[in-house]
Amino acid sequence: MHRLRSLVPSANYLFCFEAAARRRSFTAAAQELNVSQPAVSKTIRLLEEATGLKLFRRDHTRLELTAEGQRLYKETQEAFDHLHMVISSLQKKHSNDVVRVSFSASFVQLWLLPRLKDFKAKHPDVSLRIEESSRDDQDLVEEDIDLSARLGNGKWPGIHSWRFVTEEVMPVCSPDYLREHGPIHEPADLLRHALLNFEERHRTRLGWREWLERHAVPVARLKQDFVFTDALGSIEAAVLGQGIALGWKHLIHDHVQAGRLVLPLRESYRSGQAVHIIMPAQRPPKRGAELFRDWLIEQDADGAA
Amino acid sequence: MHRLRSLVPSANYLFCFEAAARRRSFTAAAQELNVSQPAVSKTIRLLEEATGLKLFRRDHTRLELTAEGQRLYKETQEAFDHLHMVISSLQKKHSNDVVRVSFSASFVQLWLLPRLKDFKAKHPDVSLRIEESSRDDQDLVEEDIDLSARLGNGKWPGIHSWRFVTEEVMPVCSPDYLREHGPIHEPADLLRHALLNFEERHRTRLGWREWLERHAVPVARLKQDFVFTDALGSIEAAVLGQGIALGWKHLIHDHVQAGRLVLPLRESYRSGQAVHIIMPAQRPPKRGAELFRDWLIEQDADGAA
DNA sequence: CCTGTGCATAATCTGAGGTTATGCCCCTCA
DNA sequence: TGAGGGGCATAACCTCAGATTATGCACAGG
Repeated sequence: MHRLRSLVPSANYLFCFEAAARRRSFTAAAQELNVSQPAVSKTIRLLEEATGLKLFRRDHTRLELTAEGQRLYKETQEAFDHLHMVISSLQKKHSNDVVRVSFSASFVQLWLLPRLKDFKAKHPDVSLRIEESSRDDQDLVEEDIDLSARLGNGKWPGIHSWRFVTEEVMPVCSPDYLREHGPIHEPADLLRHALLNFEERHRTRLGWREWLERHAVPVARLKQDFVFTDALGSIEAAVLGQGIALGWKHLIHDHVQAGRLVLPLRESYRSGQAVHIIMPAQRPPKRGAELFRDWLIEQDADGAA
Repeated sequence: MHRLRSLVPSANYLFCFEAAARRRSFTAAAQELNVSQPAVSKTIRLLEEATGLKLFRRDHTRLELTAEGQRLYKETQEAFDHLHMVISSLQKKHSNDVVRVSFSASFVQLWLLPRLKDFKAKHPDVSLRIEESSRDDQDLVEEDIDLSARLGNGKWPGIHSWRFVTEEVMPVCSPDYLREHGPIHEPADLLRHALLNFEERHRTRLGWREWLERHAVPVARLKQDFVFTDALGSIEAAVLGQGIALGWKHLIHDHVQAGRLVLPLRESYRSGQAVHIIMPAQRPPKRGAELFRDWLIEQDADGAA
């Protein structure tokens, strides 16, 4: 127990004292503190008894600080101002620390950017540094990443994870393409179309061959009209009417909603995996990162589909 | 309300935090604060929630301060240390300002207390420590007494003195006693009455024998019905109708005014001495002592009689 | 004189902060 | 490996420090 407590049994007495001293009125202090005047009267009396110091001179129409009261008021105010400054600056530092987040380019462009305005509105103090990455095996601590997304079962050592969206993949194309080259009745029909694919250097994603085989379409030789280096490329090419791409449910959501892309078939493929929000377990999360994580989860990407 | 309160709803949270941070253990802090461990756990959690800062890292066998926690601990400790120092120094100064006065019990009870309210009203900032003493030969410096009263000629080495009231002594009794046992016509009649006397161990005061001899009443054998240990006792017995006491003019003044005591004879005895206010000459007087001395003189005890 | 203001006091109330019981996770030791 | 101990977290419940309401007193001002 700090020795101050032996002199001031409740530090809250000092809150009350500071208000009364500043306002030079127990009644005004009571209003400010949202308590009754007798509560202030009693608290000040308790403080005076505890310290043995007479802090106020009470005249019936005037309240004045004694010399001791003035000294204590000045010092209390300075101590409180200082503590307020310290906590505020710690908070500011904490919340204004740049939150480093890392996602695939497709996620950033197709999902996050269209929604980021909402996050900024809700948390104007949080700064995000958004990095695009083409890898899933990042060491979050080593690369100083506060938050990322990863496809999988959510069980990774040294990682905290939160399920974000189920992996569901389906063919997509532009309405114009479908009008010109359709209709498409079954998955096997896709073999007669320009299929847009992508291959990433550091990451394997479900491609046309696997998708077709999972829909009982035997693939002897697959003609690859275009091969892009990421999902973003193939999806944007689809939007431009250059063929049919494989689209991840959450990534194509906005294009479909806007009518820029349509689903030529009902069929889709669910891998049983999900995209998870991940954060490093080895250190306390930045406040901003927590806020961003919570906001991501709130978006309910599964429910939105 | 100070803005700190918006960040820390109860300043007592900081008492708890400081102890936990210093001890690096909620359990040890709880013991120190005389509360239970869950109380500390909850309080720290409340503080963390209120500030939005994670102050401790909890491992199951270790408790560590975060960087924020360390900063806040350091600043809180300094603020508390400073406030403790301020209050302590104010207290020390205050105790230096306490005026220590020493009077006989009869003077305190019969003269000072009925009038003290007036002094407090005029000098609310002056604190008196009133001691009752049965000696006239106190060493003011050694006994740390700022002001006292002494019967004599006012000439004592190392002492500043101010004449307070002439010594004048007269018989007093209650109105009932006089009605029942009176009338008394001359001093010699007193020998037929119950005379109340007192003897103090360390101080000689004029008694019945001397009073009677100074009024030409030969005293062969003096019957002492009651002997008290101070003037207060004999005067209060007179008020209760148990006999006739010798009363000092200033001490009986209020009883006579109130009709609780009467003067059965016109005769009184003036010793030529006076009660003096005395203060030590060896050190400068406290302001409060001067104010009290001035107030005592203002009462004009001689004029009031 | 009357009315309004503001601090003090007493009786009573209540919710912030405490308790008790328990759980979980670690570590140590036999 | 299992038992026991230590320490923080949580939930249900408790209680008294600090709050309220009602009233009194002393002033100031009209």
